[in-house]
Amino acid sequence: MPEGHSIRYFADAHEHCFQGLPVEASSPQGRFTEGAAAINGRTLLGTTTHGKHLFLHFAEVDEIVHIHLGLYGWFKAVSKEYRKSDDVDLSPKPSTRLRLENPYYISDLIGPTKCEYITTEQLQAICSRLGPDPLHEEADPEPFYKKVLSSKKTIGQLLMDQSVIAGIGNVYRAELLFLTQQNPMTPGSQVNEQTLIKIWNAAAVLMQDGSTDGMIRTVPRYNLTEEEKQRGRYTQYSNVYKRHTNPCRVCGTSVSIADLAGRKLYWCTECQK
DNA sequence: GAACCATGATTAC
DNA sequence: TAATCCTGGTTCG
Repeated sequence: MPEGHSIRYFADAHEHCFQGLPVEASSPQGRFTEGAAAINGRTLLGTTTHGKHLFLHFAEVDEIVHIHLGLYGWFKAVSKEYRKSDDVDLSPKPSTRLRLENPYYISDLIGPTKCEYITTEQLQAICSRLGPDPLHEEADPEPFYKKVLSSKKTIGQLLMDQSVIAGIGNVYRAELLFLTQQNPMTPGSQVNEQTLIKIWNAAAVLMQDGSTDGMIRTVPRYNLTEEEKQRGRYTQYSNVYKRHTNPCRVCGTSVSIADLAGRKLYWCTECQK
């Protein structure tokens, strides 16, 4: 269930856990055996990300591990030190595509759409197909503005198009459009440029926060209901995503839901005219 | 235990 | 637009 923020979060976690030490790599599931063998015993130099794509770079080899989590891919990481006392079974699940391990940590990759060993040329090819990533501090949003303003597709569709802007998924789409009071059904060419700038800037801030927390947070605390304020701080809240039929947090109108190009779209018809 | 669903994306028709 | 891939949690009977 990952959007761009999760990818950056996992990238950071892998640098924290594995950078600088040789890693033991295996593919318990048997579907990434060759790639795992190629990096086994190598040292993680670092990670890079673009949108929802994660790249692991290892010493002494030119090839790169490319991971895309898809709809339900995920990493499960554990600290062996932390687990030592509680007799936890650390053996991998049969569905583990890639296990990385050193004396201190284990990371298991489960259910990714892609986990492959690629050349730098292939990496370039992947990135060149993607739009700018709001999580890259040096990113130039201009291509994003241009593509939206020259398209007759709806802004709701365009935000999900990775070649237009990279890293946005169904949750951030809904939340960004709500926070900028933008109607999802407006054609790109008719969106106000100031609104586009707001969308980009909000994406940069929210996804940065999300990559730190490991979860999407888009609702200011004062907009939570009293009941929600009582819940733990690690509960996820949204303004409109999956809140259809609930009252809008701002105006009280019932949040709408619709199907847009095969994905569920949530929005407030009053706040997003 | 089956059926369904999900923060994704590609491929084929 | 539909079928397909990947997994696991929840819901249904």
